[in-house]
Amino acid sequence: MAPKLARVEPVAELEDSAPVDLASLAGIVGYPIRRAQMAVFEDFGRRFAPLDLTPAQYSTLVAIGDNPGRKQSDIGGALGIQRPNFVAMMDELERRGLAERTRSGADRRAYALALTLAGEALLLRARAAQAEQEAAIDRALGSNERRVLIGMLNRLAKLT
Amino acid sequence: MAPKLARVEPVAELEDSAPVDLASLAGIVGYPIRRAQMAVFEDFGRRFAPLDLTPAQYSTLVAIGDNPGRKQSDIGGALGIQRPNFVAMMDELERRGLAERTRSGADRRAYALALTLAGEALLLRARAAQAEQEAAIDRALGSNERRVLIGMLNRLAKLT
DNA sequence: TATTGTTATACTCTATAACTATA
DNA sequence: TATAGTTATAGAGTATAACAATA
Repeated sequence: MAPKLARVEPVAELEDSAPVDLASLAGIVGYPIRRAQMAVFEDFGRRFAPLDLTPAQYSTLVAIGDNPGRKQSDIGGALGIQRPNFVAMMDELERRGLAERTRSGADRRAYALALTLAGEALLLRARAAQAEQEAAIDRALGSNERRVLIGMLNRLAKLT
Repeated sequence: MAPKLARVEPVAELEDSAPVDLASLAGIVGYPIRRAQMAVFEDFGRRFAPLDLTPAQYSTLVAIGDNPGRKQSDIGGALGIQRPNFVAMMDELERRGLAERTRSGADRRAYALALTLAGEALLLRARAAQAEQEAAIDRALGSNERRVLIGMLNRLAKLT
């Protein structure tokens, strides 16, 4: 397919309401994946506002909840968060009484991470809010399509 | 499905190499869409390094090239870029001689945007680099699956 | 009074270098 | 010498308020 060539001369008169043509962006993966990610995160923000949790905080709570006792660098590394940035993340979760660091017996440099009871309780409510977002996506795409999408995205995440 | 409950007691001894279990994140849309978007943008960064174009700059050049003569607020608005931030974007593209602002005759507040000849030339090379990324995604997902993915992402972007 | 482009600014995310304490 | 956590910091990206010129 030949690339669409732009006209060199600006069009002098265009109706104000004429929509901007983004068709050549909508046809590649990179553009809609960015817009879709932003839309999903904005929807997340609205649903999680009562819980005061960002997507990164939610994923951290889930990772600790499913992997209690693991050290900071394991959890942060699995989530793709740089170690220095994950320190502030844990500081905040600990300040809010949702997670705690305890010195590892085996390696006294490391912290073993775990959720507090309050963290477990909040995570239960958060998982319910997350399930509602998935249900909304089900309604937008269809349940089977949502699962297909997740499979594609997980494969795409390994593009590197 | 009952939510997976985390064990309260940290596990004392774990092999160093045991992978962190992120299964409950991989099963929802919000997490893999973020990881996939980052992977696609990292791949973009490598492919576009010789052209010195970010994804936002590329999408701006495409939008101007396909819609010459439109004003800043139309192009920036269609791309979801805040007006103050789009000023710096245009400053840089103009500084590099890729695009230009000319005062609109109809409305002397507005600038009509257009690519320069150098901008057209760079955009041709950029579209070729973009086509290579799509081909790489084709190889990772399959050509038909890539089109299905794009359709789902465009629908998801309207979730708001 | 509203709109276009602009400036200034702030806040979040992310990335890197260098330190400390342990191993 | 290497690793876990930390501090400080810098750079993107994104958001809002307020201004001048024009409608």
